[in-house]
Amino acid sequence: MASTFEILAGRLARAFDRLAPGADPVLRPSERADYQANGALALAKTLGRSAREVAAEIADDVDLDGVASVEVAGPGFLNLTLEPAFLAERLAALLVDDRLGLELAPARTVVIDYSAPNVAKEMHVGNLRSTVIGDSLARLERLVGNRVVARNHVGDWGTPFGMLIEHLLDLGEDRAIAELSIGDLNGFYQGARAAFDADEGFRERSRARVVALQGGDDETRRLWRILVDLSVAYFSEIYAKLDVTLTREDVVGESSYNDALDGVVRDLDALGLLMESDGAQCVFPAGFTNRDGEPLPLIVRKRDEGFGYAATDLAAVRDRVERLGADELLYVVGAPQTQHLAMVAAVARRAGWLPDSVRFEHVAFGNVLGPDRKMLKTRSGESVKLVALLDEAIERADAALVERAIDLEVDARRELAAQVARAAVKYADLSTERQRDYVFDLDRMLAFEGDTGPYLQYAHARLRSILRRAGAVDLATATFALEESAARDLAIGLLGWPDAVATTLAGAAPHRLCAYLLDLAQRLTAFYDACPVLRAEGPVRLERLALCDLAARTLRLGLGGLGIEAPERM
RNA sequence: GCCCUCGUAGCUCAGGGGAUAGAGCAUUGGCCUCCGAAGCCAUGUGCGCAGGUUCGAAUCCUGCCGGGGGCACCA
Repeated sequence: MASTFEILAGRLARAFDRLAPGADPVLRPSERADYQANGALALAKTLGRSAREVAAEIADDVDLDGVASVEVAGPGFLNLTLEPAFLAERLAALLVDDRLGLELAPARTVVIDYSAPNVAKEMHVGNLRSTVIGDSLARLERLVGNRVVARNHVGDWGTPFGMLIEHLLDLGEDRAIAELSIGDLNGFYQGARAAFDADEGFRERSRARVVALQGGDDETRRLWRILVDLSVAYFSEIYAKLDVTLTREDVVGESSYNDALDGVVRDLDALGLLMESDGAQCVFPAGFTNRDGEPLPLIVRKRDEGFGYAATDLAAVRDRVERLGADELLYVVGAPQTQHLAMVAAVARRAGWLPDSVRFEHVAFGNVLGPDRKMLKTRSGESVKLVALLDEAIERADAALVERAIDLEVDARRELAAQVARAAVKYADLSTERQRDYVFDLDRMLAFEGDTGPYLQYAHARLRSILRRAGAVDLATATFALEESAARDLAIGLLGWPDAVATTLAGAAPHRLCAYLLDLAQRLTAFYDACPVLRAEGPVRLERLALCDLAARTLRLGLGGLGIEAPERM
């Protein structure tokens, strides 16, 4: 089913085409009507005619019978108002559509690189955004029918592992395992770091251990595997706590590409792209310069013959395109990596590993700030543990539920508190334009009013409550007269769902979906403020119940796309 | 020094070249014998500055100012 927007755009495009082939109708949602088309103004200029005249001609010519009425307004806008019969028909179709008008796209393979915590390091707020944004995009891509391959590119390789393995040995395997198993990754890492900083002998052993690790020494690899496995198990606990869809199968860490790194260097060399510079093997993609204005290298092999992370990233691109058959590569990675990823993409394109037909997008995001507007840290200056943050959110949500005297058993209340806390934290992260920094403020995000996750959950739960009270009703027989403006406004909002998803995915911008859902919730509360549902009778009652049902399902599906649960009651 | 990014109401933020720039919070004032008031309605001297492109600029371009980030072997 084409969306309402698409239907209008299609009809208008044909009329514009007849006047000037290829002219854009510039269709937009409107404050003054349901939609407005602004294309006549631009067209008038190129045709050398008055805009109102052009608009009038299009209004006259366009075939919108049974869809919308059109009128010329202002200097040459076309205001479109959907016909009641059309609205009624669309809503009736949505009633029997689980996807609420969302079309299944021809399936594309979308590889989404997100979360990517470091082995033997605590997950902190810095990992939060990548995880939450990436998971939302993954859910939305699945929702529109794409094949999603999630890649959790964990940091499981590199020089720190010499130090970490030596520390594991110093502690004794059993004790190290015990420490890591209870999730004290920070303690373990800091212990290793302290030994490394204080003890020259330890440093020597660490360096030797890195060599052994890279050389494939069996015992060293076994010890390394312990660190990786325990960390991944811990990450899984956090993902469960966050209700994130990442699984162990999605963990494809840096080390996974080790065997492909030689090939990356060899093939770049064979393509004539590789240059030696200061002893390092580099590619110099066009358009990148350093602070002296000289060409900037992407270092694939370091002077010490170790591989740089550029080599790993290039190997990953090849794997994702060639083996996984990716049509899109999304990297949900912080903004500081912008230049690096741009260089990786440029080199991959040059090398022919990344065809123009494959979309490569850096889904960059800003920092999480503390109340002082600086990077969020604990009082002692350390990064904040994600788990501590979540636990506090859960406690506060639970306290709020207790205060509201929710009639629930303790276990059910605790589970609800967790759902509300997740909604609060995720929504706060997703609802601002992702490139911006945002201030982490539990009080604001947990407020059950205004622009928050819990408020949207509440809007849904309230609808469910009404529908429960209504009992068994055959909604499919509902008809939509939409006599009250509040009901009509809600209907228009419901029809915007497919477009909200489309614009969200086009920009990898979950905040657009957040804005849509908040707008819908506001239409909703205005609606049942003006239109009593259960006290109405006959067809009007049925119509209103059907609108409630559609709104509830849209909220549930939309929140689901954000990775937020929609409890039945709260 | 170069590059990227952000700068919108008291605060937190939307704004896909179009009409009178919008929400939420906060403020003030109205609404509950009525489906969940976690709500509704009302309430405002705001686009960092200066140019430019355009019929039309918060949006595109240039230059400044301010915050953040990046600019060769840590990943």
